Formats: sequence, C-alpha cells, structure tokens
Amino acid sequence: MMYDFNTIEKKWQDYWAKNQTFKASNTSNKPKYYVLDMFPYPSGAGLHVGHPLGYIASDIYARYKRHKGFNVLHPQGYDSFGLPAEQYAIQTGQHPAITTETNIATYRRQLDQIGFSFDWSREVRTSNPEYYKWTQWIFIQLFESWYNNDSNKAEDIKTLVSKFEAEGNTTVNAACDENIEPFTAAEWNAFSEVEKQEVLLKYRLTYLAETEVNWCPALGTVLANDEIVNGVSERGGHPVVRKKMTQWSMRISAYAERLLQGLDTVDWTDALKDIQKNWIGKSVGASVTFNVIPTEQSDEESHTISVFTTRPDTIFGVSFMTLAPEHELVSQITTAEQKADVEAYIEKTAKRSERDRMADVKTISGVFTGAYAEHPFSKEPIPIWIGDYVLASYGTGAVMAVPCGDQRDFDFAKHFGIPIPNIFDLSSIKGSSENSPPSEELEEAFTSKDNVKIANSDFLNGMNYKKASKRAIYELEQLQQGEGKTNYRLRDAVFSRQRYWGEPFPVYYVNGMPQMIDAEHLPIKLPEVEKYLPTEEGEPPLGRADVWAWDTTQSLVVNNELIDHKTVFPLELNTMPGWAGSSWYFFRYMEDAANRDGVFATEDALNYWENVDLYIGGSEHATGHLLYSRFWVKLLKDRGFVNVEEPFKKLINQGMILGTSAFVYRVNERRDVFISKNLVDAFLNSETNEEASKRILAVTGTETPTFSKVHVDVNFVNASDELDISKFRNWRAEFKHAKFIEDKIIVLREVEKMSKSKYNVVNPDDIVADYGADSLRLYEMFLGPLEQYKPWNTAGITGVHGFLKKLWKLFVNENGLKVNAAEPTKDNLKTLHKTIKKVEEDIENFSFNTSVSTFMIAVNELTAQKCTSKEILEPLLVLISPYAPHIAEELWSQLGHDGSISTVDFPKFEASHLVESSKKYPISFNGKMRFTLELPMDMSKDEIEKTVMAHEKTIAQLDGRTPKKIIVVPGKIVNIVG
RNA sequence: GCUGAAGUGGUGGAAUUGGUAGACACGUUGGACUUAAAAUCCAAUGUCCAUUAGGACGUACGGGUUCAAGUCCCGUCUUCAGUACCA
Repeated sequence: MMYDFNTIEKKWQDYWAKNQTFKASNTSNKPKYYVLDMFPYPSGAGLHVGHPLGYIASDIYARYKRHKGFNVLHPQGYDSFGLPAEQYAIQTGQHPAITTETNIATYRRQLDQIGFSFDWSREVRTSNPEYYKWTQWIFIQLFESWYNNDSNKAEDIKTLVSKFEAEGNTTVNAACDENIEPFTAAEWNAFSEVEKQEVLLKYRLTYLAETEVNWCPALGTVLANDEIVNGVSERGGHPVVRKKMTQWSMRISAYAERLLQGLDTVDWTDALKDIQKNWIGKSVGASVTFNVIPTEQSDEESHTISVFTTRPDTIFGVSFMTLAPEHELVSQITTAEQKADVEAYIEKTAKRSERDRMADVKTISGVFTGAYAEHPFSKEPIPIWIGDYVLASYGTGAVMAVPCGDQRDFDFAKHFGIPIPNIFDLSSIKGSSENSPPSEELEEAFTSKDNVKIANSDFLNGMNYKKASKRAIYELEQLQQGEGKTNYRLRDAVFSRQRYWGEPFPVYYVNGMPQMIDAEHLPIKLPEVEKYLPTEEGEPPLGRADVWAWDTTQSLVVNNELIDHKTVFPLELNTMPGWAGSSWYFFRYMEDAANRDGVFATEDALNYWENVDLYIGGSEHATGHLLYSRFWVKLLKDRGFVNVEEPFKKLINQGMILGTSAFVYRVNERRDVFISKNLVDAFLNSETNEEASKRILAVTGTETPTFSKVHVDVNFVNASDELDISKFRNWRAEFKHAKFIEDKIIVLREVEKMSKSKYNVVNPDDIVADYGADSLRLYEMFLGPLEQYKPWNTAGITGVHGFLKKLWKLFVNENGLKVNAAEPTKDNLKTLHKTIKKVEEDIENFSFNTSVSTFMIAVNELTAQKCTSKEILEPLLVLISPYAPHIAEELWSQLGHDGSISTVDFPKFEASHLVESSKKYPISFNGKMRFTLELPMDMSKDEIEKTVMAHEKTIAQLDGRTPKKIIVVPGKIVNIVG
C-alpha cells in the first residue's frame, strides 16, 4: 500500500468536519485552554506559504493540549473590514461585501486543506452586522464612560453628572481635555442641555475633537501616526498633509499607567514589552511655569511659558529656554529687532520635511526671540530662544534648557555662546578629579542622575537627584509655579475614518451634538451608496447614501429627505478604523454561535474561558492591535462586562517566511542573451576570466559585457537551482527568443520578502497537491525556530516528505499493515522514550523545528531496528499526530481504532528506559578530543582515571610526557592536561 | 544615535546547565536497481595537509577567564527589527 496523501488528507478533513471533532464545549470537567491566532484579513491574493506558519504552530499546540487532557478553544475568523476591498470597489464598482465573501471562500478552502483543528462553528467576521452590532455597542459604552483617576477606573458618565450637580467639577479628578473651565454645581445646573453635553464630551472616553490630523488626499482619509512611514502613507506611499478636522478620538491616554503596569503580568517577550513601554513613554518629573518678562514691544497681556522637565532638581542650571518654532507664543513675545530673524527661521524649519530633520540631527539651529523669562527662584532673566530640536507635538512644545545636565541643551548653548553654569558638585562624581571647581568649564553635559550632588543651587545644595527633585517641586508649588507631573508619550487615538468599508457609528447629531442610538436598535447597518469615493464636497463616502438619517420616533434609519432636525436627524458619516473590530473579537469566540444573539458573549462563557492562554501572530501589531485591545479589555472590565484585565496571557510573534528569489543574468549589450550565475562568476574571477570571456564573446560579439539581474519565477527552478529554459521562454513574450550560452542555467539565489513582484511567491495549494498538507505542516516547522525570519525554499520539502513515507513504511508494506504484538526490545523502548521526552520539552518551549528532527531520528532508528511492535508504534503515532494529523489518523484507524486520534492521551515518559549501563567517554588532551572509550556508568572516578591512563592510545598521545593534571567528570568527559 | 535580536559547512539549521561543534535535512559526488527516467536504497561530504595512520585549522573579528568556551567576560565589526531629537 502506497502513502496516498491526497486521498488520506481529504478523507480525514471530511471526517473532522462531519463529526465536529474540534468543536469546543463551554461545559467540561477538563481544564480550559484557549489558543488563538491573529485572524487574517482576507485579501484577494489568497494565502501564500508564509501565512500559515503561525497557524500551524498554534494548531500543533492546540492539538497537543487536547492530548494532554485540556478542553481547547481554537477558533478562527476574518478581520473582514479593510481598505483593499474598498479600493477594489472604487475601481470596479463591485460591492466590498461581495469581494470579501469571495475572498473568504478562498481563504477557507486554503485553510481547510492544511488540516487545522479550528472550531469553525464559532467563526467571526468583523464586517458581519451581527458582529459589528457589538463593536457599535462597545463604542456606546466608551461614550457613556469617564475615567476617574481617584478610583483608577472607568465609570458610568452618570456618576460624573451627579458629581457635577452636587459639587461642580473642581473636585473631580478625571482623565479629560486640558482646557476645561472650572464651574460650580450651581453653574452646572444652570447650563443649557447643549452646554452640558459640550462639557461632558471633554470627559467621555470617546469624544469628538477638532484635531490636526494626517490627511491623505489620495486615499481621501485620515491616517494614524503609525500608518505613516517617512511622511507618506504606509499603504500606497501617498503624500500626507496636516489638516484640521472634527474626529472621534479614543481617550486611551487615560489608561497609560495601567497599560504599562499590566505588562508585568503577561508572558510576552521582553522585546515586545519594550516596544510597548517605549510607545507609552512614561516620564516622571514636574511642570514648571515661567513668567515672561514684559518688554515695551510686547502687548499688554502677561505671558507664561509652561514646560515639562524630568529634572526639576536642575532648575538652577537653567540658562535659557527653547520653544518649538511652531509654539503659539513665539509670535507674541518676539521683539521688534528679532522679528525678521525669527520669521525667517520659522519659514526655514517649516520647509524642512520631517525626513530632513531626522537625517540631520547634528546640525544645531535656532534663533533668539529677544524676550526673557524670569527664573522662578533667582528672578534672573532667562533668554527665550526657538529651535527645531524642540518638538511642538511632545510635552508643551517648550523646554527649560539646562546645558550642564542635558546634552542637546549643552550643544545648543555651546553653539550660540550661551553661558553654561554648572550646578553639579563635580567632586561628588565618582571618577572625576578631586576638588574640581564647580564653575569649571565643562566638556560635555553631565546627564547621569546617580552619585551626584547638586551645587550652586540655593536651597538644593548638597542634595541628591531624588531629594532635590522633591524639594524643587515643593518650592515651585509654594510659588504656584509648578507641580509634580508624569508625562506619557502615548497620544489619544483618532477613531474616525473617511471610508465606506468599516463599522458605521451608532451616532446622530442634534444641534451639532452627537447622540448615541439606543443599544436595542443596533446594528446600524452600512447604507448602500452608488460610489465608494468621498463626495464632491469632500465628505466621506457615507455622505453619498440616500437613506442615512435617524428617525427618533420610529427608531429607524430613514431617507435623508426626511431630516427636519426635530425628530429626524443626520447620521454620522465617518466609519470606524480597522482596529475597532479586532479589539474585542477574542471574546466573541467564547460564546457558542447558537447563544450569541442577545449578548456579545454570555457571562458564563466569559467566566469560563477568561482570556487567551496562547496568542500567536506577527510582530507588526506590537503597538497597534495589541495596545488597543488591551485598552478595550480594561474598559470592559471597569464597566463590569468582563472579568479580566489583560486579553492575552502568553504571546508569541512568529517570524516571517521570506522568499528565495531566483535570477538569471541578461547581457546588456545583447538583450536576448541570458547566462547563468556560474558563467558570470567565472567571468568575474581573474583565473577563469579568459575562458569565460571567450564563450560570451562567441555569442554576443562583445568583449566587455555587462550584466543585469533578471528575476525568474521560482517555480521554474529545480532543487539544484537549475532553470527550466522552456518554461522561461513561455513565460513572457520578451523571453520567447531568449538565447542561452550554456546547457545548464544555474540561477542566482537571493533571499527577499515574498512578493508577487519578485516572482518568489509559493502557493500552499501547489505544495499540498504535490506533497500533501502533512508535508507542508512539517516543513514549515522544520525550517527553523518559530520566531525567526527564514527563507522558504521548496527544494527542501523532499526531506520531510521522505520522512512521512518512511513513517508510513514502518506501519505498512505491500501486503498491508505489518504492525504486530511483538514484545518491544530495549532499543525500541529507548528510542520511543527519548522521543517522548524530547518532543514534550520541545512543544512546551515552542521549539517545533527540533521536534521534527527528533521524529526523523526516531523513525530512522526504529526502521533500522526493524521495529513492528504496536506497543512502540502506537504511542509514536500520537506524538506525531499534532504535527502530521492526517497520516496519524489514517494509521491509527488502520491499527483498528475507532474514532479520532486527536483526544488520545499523550504518551507518558518513563525515565527507566533511558538508564544506560555504560558511557562512551570522550578522552581529551588539553581540551581536544582524541578518541572515545566506552566505560561502565558506575565506574568510579579513580577507576576511570586508571583505565584511561593505562589505555594504549593514551600512552601514544602522551608520547612519554607526564600529565600535569587529569580531569575526570563521571558520566561526561575525561581531560588530560600536560 | 538609542533599544532589542542575531552572526555556526555550499544551504536551512542543531548543540536546553561551559564538557565529543556541525544533529536532522537540502544540495553535491560516487554506487546499486532500471532499456532509460522517476522513485527507492547504500556510501562519502567543514576547510587544508597526508597514500594510509594521522595531523593542523575551524562557530563574525581581537583579547580574556577556565583543565575545557559556539556557550561566560571585555572590546570591535556586520546584519535585521523597533524607535526617532521625549525635554
């Protein structure tokens, strides 16, 4: 019987589907385990061989956990809202829902043939109204919440209203907008409804704000900072400009501290945690207010400059201030003499693109405004400069410059000849020369906070960083010119998109104020439009919908003509961004599809599955998806809808699979002539150049040929890197008459990202057809460590495919099953148990590549041992089944078992089978292994030494010398020194 | 620049606590089977020297610790990823 993988794989995939083998239950005596993949966006191109890598790893783990007695939830779905479907719709007029449906069908077919153990009954699609109903519902919860810094959680907005009614807003400690005017209870109660709503909007966790956004004219949409790369849109590379727009924002900054703290409770890699920590960017310090000294030129108003500093202890070292050129105060404080210079500088910096400013960090530039601020303590005047090293978008857009304590301030001061007063007691700095005078001219800024005492600083003298900071903040508070402050880099996230193919907001507008539609009327379905482009007036695509108004009496979406602003109101035209649906989908899977109607998931389901035990996906989501979903989970927890603080307990980023591109060389002087890598190499090598030149000359007629690399489709190249010339000629018209000098064309190989344009994309469909899903699964794992980037080369798959054939032959020969009840030999048992041990350790460590090698070794050994014992081969099959489930199921059933192998207990390792009676000792001389010697395990140290020293090879090695030292490590090694 | 990860044969990679470097595969070479090819099987395969026996070198580079270093320490270089003057 042959290993007919195509038949076998189809058979078992059908069996699993028919028997719902992998359907998870929400009631079980077994412990739960939730294994999740980052769900895919179903693109039109379908899967390539790199996409399933993470899915295969998580599938192996899920199957392993089932063998280990867990009730496993392993679902899959689609992140099916997104820009590519919309752009396709713009081009073709085809409704995105239709293309999405088609693409999902392709994805499903491709996923099914790889043999994943997904519970498809729980599938989700973010673009499905039954799903986005709950995305809209969560949006309403965000709108109806405010963040109470005192209780450190989000609360119902009603509790805030009660506080306002009773005490006004001065006692409220909330995460909110910065420019809120204080009001009393009486004032609040006297506010009109619109005024009240305006105030509340400044406190809500999702709010409308006029924000300067990154507007991309080509895409007709706003982009988040992380969607812009080098000043152009990440998708499509279109230019981006700044534009003011009213947008929905998410007050994620309210959760900055909890998002940071929560990282300590999850099992993620340090690299990933560091990325999130940097993104959140916490810095502890103080805000300090400087009064600007009025001049004759300045207007009547008195101005103050507020700065944030992490070093309030260095306040006496301030010798100037720097404002960002864009700072709003610049135009108001600049003196008449300096006006021309300042304006010229602002114009100059405005022209410089961000890329320029980045590329050239070394250039120091700035200009004096002519104005001075007053030092809060010394009352000395401090010159105010502007400089582009200060960023308008971070902190307050202004810094108090302490040149002796900050390298950038130091460089700036040095460059412009500004004094650099020293406020560090240099004799306290370890390693610096003794008694160095405090006023000594410094070579560079002293930036360390450790082991240094403050000097020349009035009441801070002699204090260390910690003490001085505390005291400085205290004194600033006394003057009402500052306070302790913690700053976060994390910005609120813009949540509006000017697109069609996304979740509509459950929002309508009364007198310009947003109103939520009652949750009972959800979902608000996407309206039909005749075109998917922004309107001529620049409104989002939903502005084209005719039926897009909210009738408050009927609670229905009605025709726009009925808008009267009394009972019928216009609906929100923006849609939600891509990350909305993916920020909570892991909860949706927890609920059995049959019970999903009334809730986003029932309490029982949420309590049972809690959160994701293992999450596998790409590292490109490190700051987007993984931050936003943590934020939403914390909100849902605060509002009592879920019980967990973090969504993903353990997270692994799988590395990318790269393509192995293939090239031939084209002779530039004779464009129809192509030659191989070997000939080019020969030509470039001085020793072989003459011969190679002759060959090339003969065909091209040129003595000084030059070459260019041409991508060829990797599917035209065999395992020996040899090009199939006829396939190449038939590929494209321009190659039809391609001439080759050699019979064998060896291609040049280079590793590049897998992409259509590089002709190195390998389709899993082809691999499955030629070698089977089990081979694909094994090979993807065999390529290397899961987290690592590694190149795909189809040539290598014959190795794992051959392994599966050998495995098959271990069970089956021409006459059928050859497994019998033979008593296992000692060697058989040893092979089996060392395999059990290694594979179990490997899976627990997510080291799937080494377990594939382990299987190969086991099968090689058992084949050599001619093992036919059921007692050995059955457990071996269970070990392999998470990796190669189809062949395992088939052989399992041939062994006479009913039902699936997938829930059979994992074999138990028994150490007794690995106990050795002897050890092959490596005998080293001066650390170099010269020969091995087999000695009994229980031999004592002395006996080993005696035996080794008496050995003829030892005597030969020593050649009469007397060893200085003999190291014997029983069970390990013998090393003779001398 | 900073942070993180990595650098091992022709290739992918292995070596879990310092103890036989190169497991397992691919590729290559030779052989068996075959009219032939495919498939399958066997053998060799880090580099260099040597007929053999054997020897020298060898885990990016330069030092160090140790009886013993791919593994630990110091310095340098390179690659990849993240981040972008964060006050």
